[in-house]
Amino acid sequence: MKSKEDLRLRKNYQYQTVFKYGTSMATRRLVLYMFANQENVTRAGFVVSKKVGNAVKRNRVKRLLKESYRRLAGNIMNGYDLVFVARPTAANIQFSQAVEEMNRLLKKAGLIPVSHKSAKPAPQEAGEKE
RNA sequence: AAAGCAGGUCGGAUAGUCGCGGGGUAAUGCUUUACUCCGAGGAAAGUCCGAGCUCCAUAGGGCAGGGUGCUGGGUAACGCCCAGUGAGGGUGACCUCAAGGAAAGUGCCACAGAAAUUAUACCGCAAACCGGAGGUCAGAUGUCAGAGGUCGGUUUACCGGAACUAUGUAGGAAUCGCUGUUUGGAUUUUAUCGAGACUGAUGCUGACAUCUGAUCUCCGGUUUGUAAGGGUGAAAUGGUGCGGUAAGAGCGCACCAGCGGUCAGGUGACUGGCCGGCUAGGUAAACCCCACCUGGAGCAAGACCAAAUAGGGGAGAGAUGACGUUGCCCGCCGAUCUCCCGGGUUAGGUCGCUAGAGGUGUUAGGCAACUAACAUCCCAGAGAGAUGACUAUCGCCCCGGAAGGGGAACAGAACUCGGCUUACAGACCUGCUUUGCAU
Repeated sequence: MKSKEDLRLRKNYQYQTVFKYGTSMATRRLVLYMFANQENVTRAGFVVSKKVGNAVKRNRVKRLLKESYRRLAGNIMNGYDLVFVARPTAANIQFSQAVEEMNRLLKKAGLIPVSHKSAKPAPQEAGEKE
């Protein structure tokens, strides 16, 4: 579907727009850039710089971020372009840590409603605990 | 069994759930859905070589530049691989080598060292001469002391003498002291005397002084010979031994190394034998010489399509236009319009893009690298860039008594191959070596 394609930022100009005009906030391992895209969908992109490590480590961090985003995507409000940037401290992050940290970051940004939070992440948290 | 050498293989497994990229089939219909299949490595890495492929350039040849450098083979090609040769290392299995030419020329050889290439002589060694000092030996003379011989006195003792104690003295000693002539002749004495070839005892010891000579040592100097030896140095003008020499030296000889020639073996690098002359420093990852190879850029190469935009060329049409003309036709110019062509740009798309100098197996050839034939298999193809997450069980390692807990390297395809290099927890297999133990 078109909606699936639109979930990802694909082009360099899209990233440049978010970086240039968007607002940012950060946690210890992640940085989030967000930009209201005037559309009805929310798209995400992921950036892992060379400071994080070699190609293997960067690949792993990016995949973990993508998987985390996939878990959380249903709760996120529409209408934003998001760019998650991994900081060098994220080099050896675990998957459960990635999910938790991204969740905190999105709540901090106000993209996840507080009411929804208790409803949907519940199974994921249960899974993490197990 | 331990230590080691060489080569090779692997790089957790299985199941389930959710998710991602691609191919195929079907449906829907031009974008999705369903099913199914596939989906990182031995180095995918570094991008160091060599190729394919693409575009550009290019008649041929040469120069310059770059690369390679023992031999033979393999290969599409290579700076790679295999088999050898040589040199070096290791007890050994085995390992390492940028391994053409220094007798074409030029350059360099720091420091140290006497000296680093037209070397030459600092020390040393040796010869000759000169000067000085010292030792030893011998001789001569003198003095002194002792000892001894001899002679005399003499009972041994003892006393005394002598140019005594040596270029043969004392002593002994064959033998000789004659012949002729004259004076008349003979004998004896002189003679415990003289000469005497020859022989020959003791012939000594110590001290001192002077002189002479020889020799040795040391010091200094001059001249000459020498390259054996010499704190050095990466490297010292072949090495070792014997002879030789004043001392030495390929000065001579033997062996070794090196050089040249020749013969034999080998495709060849090279090896072995014989002969010869008798010495030639190192450095070519310094220039250089020789032999061979060599156009450039790279998949963001490059090809095609689409849309938009600025605008070039060509063709046609062409006003109530300008010029020629009094005017018209006509000629020429020409705003504008239509079509065509080539080119450029890009948050577009498609191709290039994965069936290949491919993998596996068998057979044949080859010591091997590798090659050939046959059979069989299809094994990633993205584009902010898929190959992931979670759970369970088993296997491995560590901690722990157990329960249990923790850990698992180096590392991610980007046009494709052949190599090289570098990184890598651990596990396994094969062959071999050395040492120890047992039989």
